[in-house]
Amino acid sequence: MAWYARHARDLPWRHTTDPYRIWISEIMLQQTQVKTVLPRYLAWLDTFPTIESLAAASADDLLKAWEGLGYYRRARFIHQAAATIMEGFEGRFPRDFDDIVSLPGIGRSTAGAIASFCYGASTPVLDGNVKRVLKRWHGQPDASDKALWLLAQQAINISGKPGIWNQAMMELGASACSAKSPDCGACPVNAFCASAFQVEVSQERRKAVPVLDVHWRIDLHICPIKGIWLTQRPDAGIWGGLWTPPITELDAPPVEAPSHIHQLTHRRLHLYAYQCESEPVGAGHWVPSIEGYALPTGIHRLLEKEV
DNA sequence: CAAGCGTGGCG
DNA sequence: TCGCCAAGCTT
Repeated sequence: MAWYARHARDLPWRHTTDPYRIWISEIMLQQTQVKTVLPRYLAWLDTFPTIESLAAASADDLLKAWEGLGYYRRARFIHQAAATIMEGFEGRFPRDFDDIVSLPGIGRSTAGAIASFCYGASTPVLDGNVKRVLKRWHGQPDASDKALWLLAQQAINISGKPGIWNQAMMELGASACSAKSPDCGACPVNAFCASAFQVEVSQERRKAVPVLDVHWRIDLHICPIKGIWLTQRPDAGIWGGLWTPPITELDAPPVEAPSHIHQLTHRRLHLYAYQCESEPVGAGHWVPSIEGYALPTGIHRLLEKEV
């Protein structure tokens, strides 16, 4: 914790204990790098300064503010949680861990962060950083999540300052105890660490995600008068809730080359743009401009090429 | 418990 | 160019 006091990065969400602001930062930071979140965080708070403003907005408004951040279900969970807070908690973010963790999109680790940062509760955080630090520190590269939660809880219990401890562990994992190039010489706990200065500090070897190729036809109905025809993706699945031109999954890759290839964690999307002359059919509507609609990055890139 | 879910950066 | 990785959660 003394090391953290000297080495903590100056991040906007470290200047507040307002649970709303901590909540938004924690959701944005799920599986997302600090660098990516930084330019988006204050902009979000500018657009939605309060929980009440979230509840008053539409899910589409939130998705637009989330555009480009990925894992779009997070934005819809925030919207649902805001409604729950307004209806079930009189508009005030809950203090009790069990209430916090019951909110959509908030799991045990995120709830632990909020409860400890905002209320000083003795609740551990167990994100990717903390897991890596604990595994190396205790020399247990194959420790189960259950074991790691126990270690994290024990440390919190004796830390005396749960919020600071959690922040310090995350900061350690993000700096000296980074995944790729740990710097044991710069680590404040190397004297106690089972892995310190080992020839090869344990590297987490996570299971490679198989990337499947999929082929999507993208029907571009573009009219100088009416604009472009957009449809909303179903809530479940890739780009859930976002707006796109009509998409049809192709059984086999067409002969021609894709207009654009967009890479996701588990899929490689081959996008084939078709300029359509016919009237669009099915659900959707003409919009004069895509401005104001939340479109996935892959569609933005495709449109930049094709329009 | 494993699968599904985005995007950008980096080596 | 490509694989890996980053403040996880829900089902």
